[in-house]
Amino acid sequence: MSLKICLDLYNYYICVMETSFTEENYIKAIFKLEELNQSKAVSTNDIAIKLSMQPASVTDMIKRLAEKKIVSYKKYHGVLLTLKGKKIALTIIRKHRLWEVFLVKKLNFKWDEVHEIAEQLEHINSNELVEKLDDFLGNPKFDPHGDAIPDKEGNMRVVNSIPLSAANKKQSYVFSGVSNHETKFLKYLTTLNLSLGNTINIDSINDYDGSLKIVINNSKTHEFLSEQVASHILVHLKNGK
Amino acid sequence: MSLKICLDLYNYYICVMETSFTEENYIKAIFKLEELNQSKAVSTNDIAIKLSMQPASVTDMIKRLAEKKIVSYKKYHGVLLTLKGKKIALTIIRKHRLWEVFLVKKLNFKWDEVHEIAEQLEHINSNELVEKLDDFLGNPKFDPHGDAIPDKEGNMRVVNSIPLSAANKKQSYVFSGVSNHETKFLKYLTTLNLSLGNTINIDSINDYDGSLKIVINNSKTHEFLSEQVASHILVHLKNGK
DNA sequence: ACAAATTTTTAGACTCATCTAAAAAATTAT
DNA sequence: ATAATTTTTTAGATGAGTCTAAAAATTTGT
Repeated sequence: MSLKICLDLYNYYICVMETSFTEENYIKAIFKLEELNQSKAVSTNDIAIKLSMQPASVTDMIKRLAEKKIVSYKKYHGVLLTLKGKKIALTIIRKHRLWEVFLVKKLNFKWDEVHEIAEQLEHINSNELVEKLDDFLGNPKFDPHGDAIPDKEGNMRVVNSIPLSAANKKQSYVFSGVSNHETKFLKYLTTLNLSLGNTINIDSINDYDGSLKIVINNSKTHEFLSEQVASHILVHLKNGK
Repeated sequence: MSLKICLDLYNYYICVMETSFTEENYIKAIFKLEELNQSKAVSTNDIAIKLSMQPASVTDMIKRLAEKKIVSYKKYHGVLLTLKGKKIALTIIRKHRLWEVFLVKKLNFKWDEVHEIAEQLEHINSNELVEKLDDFLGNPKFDPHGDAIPDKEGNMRVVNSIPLSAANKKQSYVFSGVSNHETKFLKYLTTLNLSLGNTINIDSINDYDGSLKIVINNSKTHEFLSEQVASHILVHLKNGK
């Protein structure tokens, strides 16, 4: 539904460029896969898996997106978003994360309940709406899961976080994000009484299985975390982000 | 996108009934045309005009909606929403109007700027979202144009308003709604400094063209309204709704 | 380096929502 | 009451987005 108007001054020709709900989902998927891939071309198969679709369908859509100059595509060699494609992706991510803030901060949703609703809201097309929502929320820089919110220009804060599983005993850390957004995982963290911004100290590391004993907010109680869980908890050093 | 789960207890059979964005627009259109028609069957043509579509396309969609028991349809004799159809219509209208309140009250949009955005937001599918939004807004009973907001069950306040063009000189009125939602019209009322809830007294009525001279909020100044404008301004008696 | 396995694309088909043109039914006007 | 007009439906076509099955290209393993 997103509408872009591009003026071709040479032809005095106005091309109204729209991206559908469906296209936007492909763009987002490609953006995320590029991130994982360190900007190497993304395969049709990976997109298909991410979107629970058949590879053949992906090939079709990729052709349409290439036509619209949203991705660059060489047969059998995967796709990369163009600059235009990246900008579209970032506006969708901006909207998604702003809506998540709205749902949690204003409507009192839990951090594990907002993803599906934000998946719908991210496709609402109105620049004024996004900017007014941003102001209403106080121009937040991070969403309820600690993910950075791109600004109007698509700039995002880079946070130097590491997984808690790679942290060491001597330091104090701040819980700043998660690398797993599944409801089950988020709910589990909630039962541990662990929320974004909490201080985490590692009491001990089990050499055998990598599990951790941690102290949250310097309390007197300990929590035990499996390595698997710790690997999805992102932290940064307490002093100096 | 709206999802309804209906349990057929006889068959132990779960049918998941979804209404698409497109279907929802038809349902809304039919609902509004039924209102205008005093619940007489709505013609395919009228729907086509309302939705800027060809009558043939409407016939097709009507058949699909009849299949889903959302409308009752007899060839060549128009359609009526079933109870199920009416319920869907009312939830869409509820969402539309709640979002309009949000946009005006929380995001500071003008009353003439919200319609298009609400047309998109009304299709977001999440009951929890609607109920939390409703609470966040303080369970408003009217939207920014004075239209009643249906409650969860689809009940709406009935307001006994009359067009200002049918009012008389002896009474004090309260401006309670509009019967024209066009941006141009709403902006015009704004330039007159006329907002919902204002007191209106009729100073004089021009017998020839039906135009009015009115006083807003007992101020010392007068405003002139054509009959055409007055006919779209809805009012009720000041004492007793 | 080449055969086997895997990935990607092509080809052809399907559904949804739309269209145009023509046929059928209902309404209206004489 | 029937002819003319209007409305509605049918029939056939189109485009977006998906599918399956088969063909083509690439990658992997020896």
